[in-house]
Amino acid sequence: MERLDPGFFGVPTLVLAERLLGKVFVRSMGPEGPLLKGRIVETEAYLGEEDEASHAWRGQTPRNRAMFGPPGTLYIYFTYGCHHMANIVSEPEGVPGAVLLRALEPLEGIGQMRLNRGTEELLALTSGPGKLTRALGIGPDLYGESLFGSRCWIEEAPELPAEAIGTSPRIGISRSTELPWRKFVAGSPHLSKIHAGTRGKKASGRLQS
DNA sequence: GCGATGATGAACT
DNA sequence: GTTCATCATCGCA
Repeated sequence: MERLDPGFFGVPTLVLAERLLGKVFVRSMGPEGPLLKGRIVETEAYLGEEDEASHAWRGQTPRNRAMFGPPGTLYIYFTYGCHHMANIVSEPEGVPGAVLLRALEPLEGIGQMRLNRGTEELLALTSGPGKLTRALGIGPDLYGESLFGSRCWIEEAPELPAEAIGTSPRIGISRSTELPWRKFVAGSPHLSKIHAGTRGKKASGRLQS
């Protein structure tokens, strides 16, 4: 599979949020380490202006400076005392904007992801923004990391048909909650908001009896 | 099965 | 001191 180039990312944030769906996020744990891959099934757009939920809403700060950087870099931040979030910077350099990765479908390196997460449940490995960063070993050291280097990148995948893409308000925010800027692959069992319905059948084999 | 709540750290006012 | 773009666990049904 071919890696996506900078031109793919330097577009309006809402466009990028949709274009990323179906693409494959790849995390390399080093020359000797495993390759961790996941298909992007859920994203959220965070713009600079006119978006009170965005970290860049009030202008640039030391924390959010990556959102103003070149498209195709990672904006990582720590929140709620225990979770890292992974965002992909969009827009031309100098214009703030980023797409939050909310959920992946594990494809490769699943054994390592289970170790990182401390659970066997496949549907719980990367079905949430805090979960996927732990599963892929994404931390502060990747702040500002380019997606065109050797530690992480995104691989091309066939474009999704428009009818496969769902839209809804964003999750877990308290401002600008009416904006429908969450995008997801409709019907995927790996989405983050499956708190309704069969939330994993507690499989017969629980880890560590 | 379900909703409520505590954990826990850093940026920002 | 307050606010979080969250998760896992606890208590109750």
